[in-house]
Amino acid sequence: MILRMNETSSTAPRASGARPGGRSARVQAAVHQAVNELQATGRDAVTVPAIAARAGVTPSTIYRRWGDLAQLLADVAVSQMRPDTLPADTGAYRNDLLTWLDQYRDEMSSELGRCMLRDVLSAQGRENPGRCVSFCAQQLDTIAERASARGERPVRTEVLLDGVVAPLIYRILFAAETPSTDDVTRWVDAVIDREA
Amino acid sequence: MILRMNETSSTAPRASGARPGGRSARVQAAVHQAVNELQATGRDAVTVPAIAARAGVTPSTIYRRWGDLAQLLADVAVSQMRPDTLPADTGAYRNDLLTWLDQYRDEMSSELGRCMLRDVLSAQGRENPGRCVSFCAQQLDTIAERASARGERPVRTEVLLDGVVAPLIYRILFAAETPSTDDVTRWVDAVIDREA
DNA sequence: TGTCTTAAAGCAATGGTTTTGCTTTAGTGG
DNA sequence: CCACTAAAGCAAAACCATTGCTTTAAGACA
Repeated sequence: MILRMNETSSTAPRASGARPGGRSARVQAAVHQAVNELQATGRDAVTVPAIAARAGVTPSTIYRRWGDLAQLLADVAVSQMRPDTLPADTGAYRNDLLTWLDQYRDEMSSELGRCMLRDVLSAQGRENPGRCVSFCAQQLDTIAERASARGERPVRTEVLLDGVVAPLIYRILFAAETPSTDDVTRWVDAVIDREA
Repeated sequence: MILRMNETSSTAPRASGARPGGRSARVQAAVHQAVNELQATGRDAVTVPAIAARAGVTPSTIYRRWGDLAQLLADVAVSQMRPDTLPADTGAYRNDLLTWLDQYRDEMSSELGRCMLRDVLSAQGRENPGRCVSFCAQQLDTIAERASARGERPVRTEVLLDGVVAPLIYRILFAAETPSTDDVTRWVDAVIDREA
C-alpha cells in the first residue's frame, strides 16, 4: 500500500470552534475562488497581494494561514483534484479502468492539470502529494470493488498505480510529449495480462 | 521514444566569445557552488541575495542570467543530476540494470535527490525535466548496448522508463514511503519477464 | 601588443512582496 | 448576555525583485 489518507481539509484551522460556515470557512472559500479566478488571467497575476485584494482580505491573513504562496497554490490544487463523483460504471472492469484512467490522463495532461501537479509538488511538506495518490487510489478501489461484486478478478490498486498511473504522471511531468489514450490502453492491458 | 536531448549546458551565454574559463564560466561556477553550500545550511537560507553575496556577485547578475530563483535552482539541480561516469559493467545485463537502477533509486530518494527533483519541476519551461529523462535514458542505453554486444537481448529503454523509472520517481515524489531495493528488483524482473 | 567591440557584471534607485507587533472583530461556550 | 479565544485587520519595517545606466573584461583584429 503506497498511501492512504482521509483528512477532510488541509489548512483549515478547526482548532476549537470553526464550524462550516464560520468566518474561517468563508475566508478560505473566498481565497480559493480568488486564486482560481487569477489563475485564469495568467500565471504572473497570481501573487499574494493580488489574491488578497480580490478575496477581500489582507495579505497578512494569507501569509498567516498558508505560510506562503506555494502552499496556498498547493492547497487549492489539491482541493481541485479531489474527485467529486464516483467513476462511471460501464458494466465491465477493463472498460471501467480505461474510461476512468483516460479521463484522468486527459485532466492531468491539460495545461491546468500540469499546473496543479507542479503546484502540489512545489510546496514543502509531503501531505499534499500524498493526498493526490490517495484520491486516485480511492477511485481505483471503487472500480475494483465493483469488479469483485460482479465476480471479476480485479488487479490490485497498487499494481495499477505502479503500472499505469506512474508512467502517466511521470511522462506528463518529465517528457516532452504528453501520453495518449493508446498509451493508457497499452499500460492497462499489460497490467491486466500480467496479473491474470 | 520519450525524449532525447544533447545540449551541453543550460543557461550559459556563449553568444560569440565566452570560452570555458572566461568570466561567464567563472561566475556560473561560483554561483553554482554558492547554491550548493547554502542548500546544505537549510532551505530557507537559499535566497538570491544570499547566493549572490556568497558567490561574490550582485543579485542583478543572477536575475539577468537565470531569470529567477526557481530557474537557478533547476539549473543547479540538473547539472548535479548529469551523470559523470558510465554505469558499472558487471558482466550481465540484469545485474547491470539492478546495480545502476538501485543506485539511481538511492540518489533520488535521498533528501537531496527529492529537492533536486522538486527544483527541476518547479521552474517554468520543460527543458530541464526533459534533460533528467535524457540523462537516465542515456545510461540505460549504454547498459543495453553492452548487453547486445554480449549477445543478450536487452529491454527497450522506453519500456524500462515506463516500467521501472516511472514508478520509482512517482513514489519518491508522491508517496509517503520511498521505494526500496526490493521494489526496484521486482519492477526490473517484471519488465524483463514480460519482454522475454 | 594595442585598440576596438560587445556581452556580461556592477551600481543604485524603485517598486513590490513578505513579515511582524499590536489591535480589533467574530464566533463559541458558559 | 458576557467572557474567552482564534483569526483577521492594520500599518510599519525589512527584504526581495526589477530596471536603466555605467563600467569592466574577454576576445578579435590589425
